[in-house]
Parts: sequence; C-alpha cells; structure tokens
Amino acid sequence: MNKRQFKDKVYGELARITKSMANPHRMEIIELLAQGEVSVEEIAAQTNLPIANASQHLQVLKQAQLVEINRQGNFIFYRLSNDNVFKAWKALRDLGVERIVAVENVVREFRKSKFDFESVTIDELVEKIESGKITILDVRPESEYKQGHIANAVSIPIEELSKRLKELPKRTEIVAYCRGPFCVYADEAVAMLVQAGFKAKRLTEGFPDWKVQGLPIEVSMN
Amino acid sequence: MNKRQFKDKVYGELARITKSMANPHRMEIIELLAQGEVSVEEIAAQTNLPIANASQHLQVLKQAQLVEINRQGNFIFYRLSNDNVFKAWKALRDLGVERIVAVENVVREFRKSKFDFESVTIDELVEKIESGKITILDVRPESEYKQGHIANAVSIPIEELSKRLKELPKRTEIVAYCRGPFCVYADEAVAMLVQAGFKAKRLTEGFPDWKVQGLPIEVSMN
DNA sequence: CATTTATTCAATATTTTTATTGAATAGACG
DNA sequence: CGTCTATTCAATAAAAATATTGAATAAATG
Repeated sequence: MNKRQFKDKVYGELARITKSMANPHRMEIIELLAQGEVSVEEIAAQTNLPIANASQHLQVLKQAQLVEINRQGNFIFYRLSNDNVFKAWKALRDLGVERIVAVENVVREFRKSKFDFESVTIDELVEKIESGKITILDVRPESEYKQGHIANAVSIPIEELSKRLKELPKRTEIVAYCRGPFCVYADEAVAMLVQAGFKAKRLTEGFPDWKVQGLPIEVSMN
Repeated sequence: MNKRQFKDKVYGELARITKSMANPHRMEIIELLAQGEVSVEEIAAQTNLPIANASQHLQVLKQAQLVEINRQGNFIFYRLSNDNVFKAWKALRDLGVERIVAVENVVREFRKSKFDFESVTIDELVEKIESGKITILDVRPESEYKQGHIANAVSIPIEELSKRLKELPKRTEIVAYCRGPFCVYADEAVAMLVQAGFKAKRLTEGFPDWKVQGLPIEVSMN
C-alpha cells in the first residue's frame, strides 16, 4: 500500500463516520440517545418520523458503530456506543452554535418571542450549588431522568409541571434543565415558573453536557 | 414558528455544517489547513485532486463558513475560520480512531510494515521537555513550520532530512512530529533516524493537537 | 402453533452529491 | 491596456442519499 492509498483509506473512514451523522434527523436522534436508551417507536415519535424511516436512519448509525442495541421484550432500545459519540456531536453543535448565524438567529428569534429569560451556564450552576441553596429541576420525560440526571435534581416532566408547582420552593432559586441548548422544555418551564412567581432560570446546556464534563450525576435504576 | 419547525431549522443547520465535512477529500483538506494557510494550487497538489475539484470542495467549506480566504498577489490562501473547526475535526478523528476497527487496522498494518517504532503522546512529550534534554523535530514543509510550530522545535522537512542528519544530536533523544496521527512524515523520519543510529521516536499526534491544548508554540513570521 | 407487535427489509422515485471537462473571471503585472 | 495566471464557474453525467410504501421478519404471548 502506498501513501496515497493509505490516506484514501483513512480519510474515507473518517468521512464515513461523519456522513453517518450528517443528516438533520440523525443529528436529532443522537441528541435524543445522549439522554439514554430509547426504543425505535419512541425515537420515531420524538422526531416526527415514520417508523420505517426512523429505523432506516438507525441502521445508518448502527453501521457506523455510533449506536448499539439492547432488546427488552418486544422492544429494541438504541443507545450511543460510548462517550466519544456525544463528544463529537457536541463539537459539531458548538461549531454550529458559534459559527452559523442562521442557527443563532433562529434560536434567539424563537426564544425571544416567548422565552426571553436569563440562562445559567454549567460553570455558574456548579458555583451556585457550592455556595448556596438551589433547586435543580429536570423537566425531561421521566424515563430520561431515571437513566441519569444531575445529582440532587428533582424530576417534574414538563407536561406535569403546571399541576405540580406546589412541590417547588417559592424562595430558593430554581434552575431548570432538559436535553441541551436547543431543548425547549426548559424554556417552557422557566416561563411557567416565572409567571407563577418563582425565581427560575434555565441551564444553557443539557444533561449530557453536564455528564460528559464528569460532574456528579445520579441514576435511578432501570 | 412551532417547536417542530424550530427543531427542523436547528438540526438542519447542524447537518449542513456536518455535511460540509463529510467527504474524504474535505476531511483531508481540513487537516491540511489546520497546519496554516495554504493556496488552492498547493491544496490540490497535496491531496492529489484536480484544481477545479479542489476549488469546488473549498467552496463547500467556505459556504459552511469553516474556512476563510486571504488573497496574496496572484494566489488565494485558505485557512480554517477558527479553532472550533479543528476541534470538531479532531473529535470526529478521535471517534474514528477509537471506534472503527478498519481505520486502526489500516493504520497499524501500514505502519507495521515499515515503521514499527514507539511513539510518544503529547503528555509524555511535555514531561520529557520538563525533565531533561530533548530535541523536537518538525518534519513538515517549511511553510507550515513557519506558520506555527512546537516551541523550540527544529525544522527539517522530510525531503531534506537525509542530507541534514549532521545537524541533529547523536546523544539526546529526538521526537519527530508532523501534521497528525495519520501523517507519515514523522514515521519516515524516525525510520531514517533510527537507521542512522539516532535515538528517535514520533509524536503520536500532530502540531494542531499540541496547539489546541494551549501548549507553547512559536511562529516564524510571514 | 398461531397471532400479535415492534422492527427491519426491499423496491422505487426523488433529490443531492460528486467528478469531469472546458470556459469564464478576476486580479496582478508588464 | 493587454496578457498572464490562479481560481472559480457552469454544464453534464454518474453515483449516493433520502423518503415512501408495503411486505417480511423475529421475538413474545396466548
């Protein structure tokens, strides 16, 4: 094998992996799987895809070894193969957030209309935890919370929040988080909480970002 | 705009950026540009592409704002827009190196045949620098060295190495590096040096990896 | 063993990406 | 101003990715 053939092999493989991520639906699926195991049915529902279509995209990710499966009874659950998959996804996301005006504008525009509240970075949250009383609120679906959440976070899925406001403290500051910077659940939660007189902000990023930094998490079994 | 439209926009943009990297030639071009500015002509030569073809790929990267241009006389030089581009590329590379058996096998197979020498990680090199005498050898083309190199590294491009061996010390250990883990120049250099009785190893990664970690670098003007 | 259910496969039409070729452009330089 | 040169553009053919549909599969359950 000569140098050129060697390079073609190497960059070909790198491109193959990159291609397997290079699709809007698959980018969304990866973010979803970064929360934990999810069944095909659920992935399709969350991403508004026909099941056959979701399955097809999952096959692409599986072929690139970005995801693994785990059969549980009648369901097949998909999960990310390892941390590096999320790290690569995150690097691409950071690149997107930083570079592409279009995304920033879209995010900002969408948020400004309904949810123009302050947000808290991971570093700031770490400080708040160390230096005072604070309530951390996980508004993702319960299955995601169970599979891993920020240590000491309380779980109230966004759909239940309006009915369960009394479980939250009026005085101490609340930081709500969900799947990541594009996840709207946290925005909706903060809007609802502020409206109801709570002191609330959202976490800029999400649970997988927290976890990948090695910060303390808890798992509620499964 | 509803939630689904918002998501479609966001993940669409992320996929657009990812797609712009998702091609073997463009993966190679990005690695090359991580060394510094390079003209279209040179990019085409280094990647064995017809010039029109290289230009086309560069347009794709430019549209995604991954690269910027800088006209110098008759030539147009391309460079990465910022550090995050290399970071994302690196994350994908790490994913590839770690995940895909194919890449590992190809790399190993190719190296074993001719270049089965020990290599040194960046952390190990840092230690060696702190704790003793060591010669760091940059075997990339001189233009790349000039645009940035590991602090105190000596430049001897691989093509000149055989004629310039006398410039190197026989006693102190030599660590040769080039563009990255897939760059063969460092392997060739180590092979040549060991053959000639020097004590030499290659750096596992390359200059951009060193730089992105914030380790000391030098620039020779331009 | 037959049925149910979640998932995958297969076939096809559509769209997008890529390579190739030759012409066009834009700036430098005499 | 005209020429030269590096780069880009444009047109086309070929290859690959994607969406859609309905059928096939494989495991669980009665």
